[in-house]
Amino acid sequence: MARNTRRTQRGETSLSRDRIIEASIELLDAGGEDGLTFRALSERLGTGAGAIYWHIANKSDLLTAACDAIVAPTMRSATEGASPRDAIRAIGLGMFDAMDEHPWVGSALTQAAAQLPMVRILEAIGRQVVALGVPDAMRWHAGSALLHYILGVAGQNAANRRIARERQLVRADFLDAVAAQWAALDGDEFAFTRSIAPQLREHDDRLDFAAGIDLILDGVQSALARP
Amino acid sequence: MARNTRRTQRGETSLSRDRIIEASIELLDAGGEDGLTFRALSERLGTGAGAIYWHIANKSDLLTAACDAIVAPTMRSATEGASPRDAIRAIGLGMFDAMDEHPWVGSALTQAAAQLPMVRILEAIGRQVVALGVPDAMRWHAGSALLHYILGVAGQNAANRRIARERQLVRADFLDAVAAQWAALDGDEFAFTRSIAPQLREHDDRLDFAAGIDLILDGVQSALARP
DNA sequence: ACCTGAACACCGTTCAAGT
DNA sequence: ACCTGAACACCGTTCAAGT
Repeated sequence: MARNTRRTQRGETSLSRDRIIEASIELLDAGGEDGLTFRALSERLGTGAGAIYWHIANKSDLLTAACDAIVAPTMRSATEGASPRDAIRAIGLGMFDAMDEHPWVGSALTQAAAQLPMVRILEAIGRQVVALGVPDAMRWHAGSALLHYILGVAGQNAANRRIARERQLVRADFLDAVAAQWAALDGDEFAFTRSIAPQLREHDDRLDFAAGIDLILDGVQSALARP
Repeated sequence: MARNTRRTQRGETSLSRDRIIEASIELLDAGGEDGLTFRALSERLGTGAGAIYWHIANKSDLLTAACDAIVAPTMRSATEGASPRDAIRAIGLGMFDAMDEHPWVGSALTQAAAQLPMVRILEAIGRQVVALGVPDAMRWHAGSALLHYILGVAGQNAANRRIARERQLVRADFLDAVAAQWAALDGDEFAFTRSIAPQLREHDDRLDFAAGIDLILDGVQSALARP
C-alpha cells in the first residue's frame, strides 16, 4: 500500500492501484462496461498494458475494486435513519442512486458475487435487520431477501442502461420502445403484460424500488407479529 | 421457420435456427457462458462461422434464444397450483430448478433485459397477482418486486456457479471458501456478516429462495388487508 | 437461398527485456 | 521494484466467393 509513497509525493506521474481504479471508473462512467479495456486504460494512464498488471491481478479484480470504490462510501453514508426501517430504505436508495450515477455498478456487483462490495451491502442491511428485532432464525432469510431484491433491481437497471446506450436512446425513448414491443405481443398469451404496458412510461424506477423494499419489510414485520 | 423443411426431411445435416440453439445449449451446459463461442459452435455443427450468421443476428440474439428455450417450457409447466400463492411459488421454484440445471440462464436473463424470456416470467407472475386479488394500482409493484427478487437470485446463483467452476470447486468447497473469507473479515466492521457465516454452510438455497418469495407475498397480503 | 472460410479489428494476459 | 511493449491465443463479425 505504501509501496510508492516517495514517487507519489513527487506528483501524479507514478502508477498506483488507486490511480488505476480512479481511471477505470472514469472509463466505465464514460463508455459503460465495454469502455474499460487495458488498452484504453494504459493509454489514459500513459503507460503500457503490462504495467497495470503489476498493481492488479486481472480485469475481474479491477472491476470488483472499482465497484467497491463506489459501494464502500455509499454504505458508509447511508446507514443513518430515524428507524431501522428508514435505514434499510436509505441503504437501498443509496445503492439505487449510486447505480444511477454509475450504471456499470449493477453488473459489476453481480459478477463479483460473494466479494467485498456485496458483503458491505449485506452487512449494512443485516445490522438494521437485527435492530428491527428480527430473531436469530429469521435474520438470514430477511437479509438475503432484501439483498437479492436490491441485486435484482441493480442488474436489471444496469442491463436497461446498457441496451439504451447501445441503441443510443434516452430513457424515455427506450421505455417507449419496450412499451411498443409489449403492446405488440399476442393478446391471449400476454394479457397481463399488455395490460400494464402503459404503466411502463409513467412509472418512477426509484419509487418502485422503494415500494419493493417496503413490501419485503411488511412481510418481515407480519412474520414477526405471527404467534 | 419452414425455410428448409425439404432438407430437414433428409436428415440432420442441414442447419437451422433450432439446431443452432440446441447446440448452443449443449455448449453452455458443458462449459458455462465462456463455452459458447462461434468457433466451438461451428465446429460442433460441422459448418463455418459465417453460416451461423445466416440464421441468427448475433451472439446476444443467440443467448437470448437459448435462454427462452429454457424459460418458455418452464413457465408453461409451472403455472399450476392449488392457489395463486402456490402458483407463484411454483413459478419461482420452476425457475430455480431450471437455473440449477442450466446455470448460465441466470446471467442470460439479466443480459436479455426486457426481452421475451423475462416477459414470460412477468406474465406468469402477473396473472397470479391478479388472481390473488391485488388491485390495479398495486399490481405493478407486486409483480415487479417478485420479478426482481427472482432475477436477483438468478444472477447471484449464476455468478456463484461460474466462480465455483473457474476455481474448479464443488458447491460445498465453494461455500467453505466463502465462509472462511467472511470469518476472516474485521470483527467490528463486519459483525453481522461474521455472525451469519456459519449458516452459509448449512443453508439450502432452494428453501431460502422460497422463503424470500413468501416474505414478499406476506407483504402483499398485509398491504391488501390494510384499510 | 444458403454456405465457406479467410480476414479484420479487436480482446485479456504474458513475459523477456529494460531501468 | 517497477515498467515497456511486442507477442500470444483468443474473440465476434464481415464479406467476397462459391454452390
